[in-house]
Amino acid sequence: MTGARRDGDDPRLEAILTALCADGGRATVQRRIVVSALLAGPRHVTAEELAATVQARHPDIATSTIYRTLEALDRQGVVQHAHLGHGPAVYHLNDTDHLHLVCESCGHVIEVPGSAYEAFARLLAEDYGFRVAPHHFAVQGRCGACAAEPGLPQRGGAVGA
Amino acid sequence: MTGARRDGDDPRLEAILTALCADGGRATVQRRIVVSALLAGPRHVTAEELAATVQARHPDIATSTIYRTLEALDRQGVVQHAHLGHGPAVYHLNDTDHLHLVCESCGHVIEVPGSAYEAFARLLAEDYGFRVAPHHFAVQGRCGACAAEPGLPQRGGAVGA
DNA sequence: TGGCCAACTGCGAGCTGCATGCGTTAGCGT
DNA sequence: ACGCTAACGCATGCAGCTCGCAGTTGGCCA
Repeated sequence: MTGARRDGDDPRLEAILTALCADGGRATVQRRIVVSALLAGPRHVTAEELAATVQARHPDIATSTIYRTLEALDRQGVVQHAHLGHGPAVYHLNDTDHLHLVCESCGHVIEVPGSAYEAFARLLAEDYGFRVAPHHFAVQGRCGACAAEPGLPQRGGAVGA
Repeated sequence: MTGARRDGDDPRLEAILTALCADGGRATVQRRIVVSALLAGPRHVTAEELAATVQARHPDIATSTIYRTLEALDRQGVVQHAHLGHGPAVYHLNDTDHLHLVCESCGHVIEVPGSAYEAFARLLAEDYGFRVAPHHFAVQGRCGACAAEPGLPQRGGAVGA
């Protein structure tokens, strides 16, 4: 897997480290490792998953360092985190404008391009003066597969349709 | 103010207790007190706030009872809970179809009628087969007052895209 | 090239928010 | 009134972070 690759392969790594340094921050070896794992891993990871990935090869990196690095990355706008339902927060790179559809039933996360909610965001801005923050915009519901199952019925004032 | 009122004032109380009993549940004095506090209190409360309200007058009611009562109410569809951002979950009566706009800056929660996102929900259903669950539908962003402040700028894509 | 200083790290304790097991209490149908 | 059992109170436990502290280290400036 990534074992044979050097960390410096991904050009995004240097860009991110530069962004971290831009505000008086420092590019430490630990941060380099954490960011590399973030770039190499799946699209959405929890802090715990990232910690497990990092610590598998670098057991000397503390979990709190992972959290603090993610916090720093979040502050710089490099990554975003969202609280999808009940579990821990998930982090992902802030490279595309999209929102998350989270299936309550199977936990699957569908990414939807930002254009999908453009009209909705505009409506909220015009009628309520509310500016939607796309990061953090997680919509709960049921994906197509789970909605088809006869499991649990839809509750509450289901949105027309 | 509520001190002089009897708990039985609100007709909704009996309806909710009946709903609780409908499924083999029981209408205990504790549940009566918890539901009364829920009806008398503000629109959105955390479990902790509700526990504080209840225990102010009934210190012998355990916190776990509050949680279990809220869970039972949630199961019956009487209340809904949503995770608005980082804090604890908030509970509210399931009486109107609405979604929550949560201001990241000041924490204010704006309620928006369900009709506002009907078109958006339909789009998600048609294009992605995703059925939005209105409860849990919390949109993060900045309210009009906070958006006007020169605080933090809106962030966008940062990584090399 | 060396020194300085603050940012950062690791460790670990602690905190919040909630879940759960257990023995006891008390609704509620009969 | 009786008995079944849901619900209660208490205590404890767990996940997911957060924070304080002492030691380390990166990056800047002379």
